[in-house]
Parts: sequence; C-alpha cells; structure tokens
Amino acid sequence: MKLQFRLKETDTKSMARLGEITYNGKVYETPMFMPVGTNATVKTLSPEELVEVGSGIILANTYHLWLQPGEDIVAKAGGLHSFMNYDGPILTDSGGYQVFSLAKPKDINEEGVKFKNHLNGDNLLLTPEKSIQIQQKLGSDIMMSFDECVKWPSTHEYLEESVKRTLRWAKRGKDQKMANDQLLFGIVQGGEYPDLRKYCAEELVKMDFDGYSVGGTSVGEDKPTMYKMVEYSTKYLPEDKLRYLMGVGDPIDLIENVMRGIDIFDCVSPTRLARHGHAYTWHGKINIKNHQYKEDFTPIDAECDCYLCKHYTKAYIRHLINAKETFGARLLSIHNIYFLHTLMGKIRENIKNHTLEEFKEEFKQNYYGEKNE
RNA sequence: GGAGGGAUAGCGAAGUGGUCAAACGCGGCAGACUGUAAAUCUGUUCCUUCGGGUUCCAUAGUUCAAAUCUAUGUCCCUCCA
Repeated sequence: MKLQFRLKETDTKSMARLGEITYNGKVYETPMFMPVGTNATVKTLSPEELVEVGSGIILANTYHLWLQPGEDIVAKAGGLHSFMNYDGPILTDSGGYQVFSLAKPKDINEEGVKFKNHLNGDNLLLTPEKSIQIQQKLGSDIMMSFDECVKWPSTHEYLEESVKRTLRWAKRGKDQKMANDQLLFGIVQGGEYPDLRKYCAEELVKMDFDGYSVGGTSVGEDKPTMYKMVEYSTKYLPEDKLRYLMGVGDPIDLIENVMRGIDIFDCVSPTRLARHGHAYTWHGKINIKNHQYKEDFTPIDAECDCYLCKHYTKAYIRHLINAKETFGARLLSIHNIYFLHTLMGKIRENIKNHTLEEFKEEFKQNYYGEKNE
C-alpha cells in the first residue's frame, strides 16, 4: 500500500480522532480537509500553491475525467499525479455525486446510471465496474465505490432499496479492484434513518474496505440532521480505518463532525465561494463585493497568515472581483483553503489538549457572533 | 445654406394613443452556493410616511386617455454645399 493510515489517539471527551497518513515518505496529519480539483486541477491554484497553503490529499473526479480528456489520456500521461504535476495523495470520487447532481431517478437501475454527457449530449452508462476501471487508469491513491447519493428528504422505502443497491454496487466495484497500491473505500448511505445507516455500515465492514466514507450528506438537509447521519454511521465503523465525510466543508460542520469521528473532509466551497467573492474569516464569512469594503485598506483577516492577508487589502480584492480579474479568485481561493487547513490544525491541536468542546464554543462565538447559527 | 434622423430611468436600448412606472442588457445594491454542468444562479434598482406621488428634452395644444399625435423652441447626429 502506498498510502497508509495510522490512528494515533481518540479524544476522551468526544469521538474525535488524531491520526497520521504516510505517503511516499511524507506524513500528513488527520483530521484533514481536502480541496476539490474535479478536472484534475483545484480551480485557479497551481500544485505549488496547494502545497504552500498546506494541502495534503486533493480530489479529482471520475465522471469529469472520463468525459474529458478520457481516462486513457491520463493513463498515457502516466496517471493523474504526473498528468497534473501533483505528487501528494489524490482521491477520486466515483461519479456517485453526479447521480445526485446530474441524473434523474429514472436513469438509475441495477446495472448502473445513465447520463447525458453535459459536454456533447452523448448517452452514457456509468456502472460500478466502469467507475473502478476508470479510477484505476487515473491512478488515484484512494478510489471511491460507485454509489447513489440520494437527495434529502427521501422515504425509508426508497432509501432501503437504494442502500441495498449501493451495497451490491460496492461489491461489484471491489471485485474489479486489481492493483494493491490504490485504496478503495465503501460509502455508507441510508439518509437520516438509523437502521439503514447501521445496516449499510455493517455490510460494508463485512466486505472489508480500505476505508469508509459517509455519503448522502450536504444534499439539502439541516445541520442537526446531517450530524445525526454521521453519528448513525461512524459508530459502526472500525477504529483503524480512515473515515471520510463527503462534501462537507462549512467550518462549523468540520468541527462538529470531527467530534463525531470523521478524519477527512472535502468540499468545493472554499474555491467556489472564492470565485464568487466570499472569504472565510475567524469572525464570519464576508462578501468582499459589499460596498462597505470599497475603501477598506485592511487585510481580509488580520489574524490570517496567508499570502493574501499578508500582502493585499479588502479594497484591492474587491476591485479584482468586481473587475472579474482571475487573480482575485485565485487569491481568495488561496485564502479560503488556507483558512480551512488552519482550522483543521487548530482542531488537531485541541484534540491533543482535550479542549475541542471549548474550542468549538469559542469558534462559534467568534464566527457567528450574536447570531449563533 | 440645403436634406434627413434623433432626444426614454445611472448608461445603452425597446416601446410609437389606453393592457406603461415603462421590455431587455449593462452598471449599482444584496442574497444563495456543501463528494463542482457553478469565475454561476437568484432577488432588487424613480420617490414614498406603502395610502400614494412624480416621470419618457422644454413649453403650449389635441383627446375621455399622450412616452406615443400637433405646434414652437432647445440640443445632438448624418449627408449635400
């Protein structure tokens, strides 16, 4: 195995865990946030900048790379790492999220999921086998099982059927796995229903995956529901394997879900919000386009040590975003990713000190102020 | 000097008797965004004490009714001398 996970300790007051990923001689600490680079690029950032802001694992997407440029091109390039010039660990999503975002219910059947190629209109069929075959050609370090990410709310009846199918898909995908240097994760679904989460998790554990994801969150549910979905899932997962909460990146959700036993997270929000002119700060999220920043010559966040905050002012970033200059999107992306990595660092520090609960309250007080969620 | 065209909200531009406080685009002001069909999308943008009030270059008319028709004026543009 190229990538290995070791659990170092578990918090005495919560389910939070401290761990360590070793990869090609490098060591990355968990809990960790993973930026999303769907098309084999974390939008607007170079690999050097990713390393600079503290990124470890980054994501790429099976569905997108399958359509463009095609997995064979990436394989000919020597795999994703060499293709995109990133030597850190890469995780590929399976296309399961596109079942949620692109496909219609009628397009889902036992064999797989029918898609309309969003680039040229071709009819496509993605199956669990195909997804793993593509991911093997892409050469990612962590592969995801092809699952159905189900919208919220959904009935117990529908989710039971869907979970059973996702489990059959997980098995079919696992049977496709050839090389031993790529990990394969199973994905726990089951919506908000404890019995389905338990069933799904236990069945996946029986199949013995290299790690486990919690899926089906961030699909329209409220926060308490999301937290329950995670609790209902992580309690059935083995201690010694990585646990990945898919698509969650709101700062408070990172803290809450670390406390529920999650090790790694991914989310598009730091980069997408950046492109739309938003920045995280320790005192809440701000929209840099707002008029109040027109003549504000202070940094986005005085407490932040990122490249943007050390060199540029709100007024300048506002100008760049309003003028639609790509440098603005890049600077904000650097800042937002740096912010989440820094937050994860503080979370790790507070797990070590057994002060995570206090840290959470302090963070909420600063981030939400009087609003309090 | 002659012939023609035009002036509409912050800007550009539709509308050419009532259904017009006036399409649409830009700009402005806000909001959304969660395993990225998203550098995208949505709302709002004359004033208002939310009852209403005041608008389509100006003035005077025609009409039950005018951004729209008539007269005069002002300014702008194009072509010919």
